[in-house]
Amino acid sequence: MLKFSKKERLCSKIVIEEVLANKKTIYYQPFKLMYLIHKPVESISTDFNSNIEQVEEAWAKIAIVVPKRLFKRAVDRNALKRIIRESYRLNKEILIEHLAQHNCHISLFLIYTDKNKADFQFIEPKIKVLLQQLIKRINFESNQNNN
RNA sequence: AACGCGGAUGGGUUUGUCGCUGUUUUUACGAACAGAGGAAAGUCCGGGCAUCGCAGAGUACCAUGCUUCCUAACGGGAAGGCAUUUUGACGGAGGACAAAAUGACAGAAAGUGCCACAGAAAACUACCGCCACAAUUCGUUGUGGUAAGGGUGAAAACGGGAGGUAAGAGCUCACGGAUGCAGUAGGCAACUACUGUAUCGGGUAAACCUCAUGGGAUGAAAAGCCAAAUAAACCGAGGUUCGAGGGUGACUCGCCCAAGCUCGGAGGGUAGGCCGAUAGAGGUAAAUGGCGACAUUUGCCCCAGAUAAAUGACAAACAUCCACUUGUUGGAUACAGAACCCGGCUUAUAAAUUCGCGUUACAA
Repeated sequence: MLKFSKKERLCSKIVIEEVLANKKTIYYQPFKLMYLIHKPVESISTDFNSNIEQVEEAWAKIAIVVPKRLFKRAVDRNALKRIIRESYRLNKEILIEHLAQHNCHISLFLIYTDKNKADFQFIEPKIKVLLQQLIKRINFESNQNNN
């Protein structure tokens, strides 16, 4: 599944504020990744409507940000966002499989922090590494919760 | 021909794999079709649309400023007038003609202010000079007159000539120039030409100001609809007292109004969703009218609609240009991304094409 539909985007202002307030962050080269792991769904709630919503919910939701402060022109920002989104789309499968194993949802807030422009050949390997680091963190935190 | 400067046109094409947004279709998987710009930008003007207010008057504030026309409207555009500059051709020169570019292009004769440096003085001006008178130690000194001459400056009291005078001065005269007013002729008008008459007042209004004309505020995060949560905050009618306070988004005058109470109504509204919101002052072709901006008629076309915000990524081929080590070579392909919608303005823009100007070289 290499799709990337709207369900996988982080749109809600409230959730974004929660992610920013959570302050769990991974720094890696040109990126700053903030994330919030939602607790795994254990019991099926009695409310039928909310249950359906949770089933349809995507495992990972992401918001990609390129600050206006670093890139003044809208064309540059759009181009970078597209490249980053494409890299994420092609490599997110590992992450989603992992999340499905652990039965938890995650919200991601990815910020590009470099002043220089970059192309696909530069971005893609960085995203791969970043996702591997994220998976390690998820393992660590879920173990802590179990203990 | 090359280079430079300034304008106009222009804004690469195709295939494959994996995706994104919308519409249509399908039970579903999926499929088909469409998917950034000339500036989408700056947010500088003008509208549409919507809400609030609507009781007005005056002042203030802001904008505009040759004329006529175009337009939904404009501070935009078209045509014209005038001024300045440049170029060309005519001429001994004055001059006047043509073309192009530029112009916040109403008023400086209502008032106030300002005019660097230099200069005596930047607007009730006398430094040198010239002239008269007085004094004199005969070197000059003082008082007054004088804008013809010198010097300064971007600019020095209309120009140079004659008369005149103590010396001079539009003081007078002829010629010429400028400005106001009146008339005649042409033009819709700005204005132009001529005649008469009065005057000779330096510049600056992108200094205050004066005059004329126009201007309600807000802005899609507006407004409307549905509606978990939450709260009793809401609306309509009646009605008493007070005139404190509030509203009429600057001020003054003027005008209007509350709460408690009674009766009636069942809504209000956050997250979220829908709508606004994409068929329009729309494109395009032809004909007709007009110098033109543009208008009218007819035919054809439907051409993004996202919302933490789609329109992409990768691979390859071609096209155009540049470089050299000339080949299965290496580079380059601008400015820039819709956010309610239109009309403008301004700014950015590679290659290529094209127009104008300048420089250089060659030929005749």
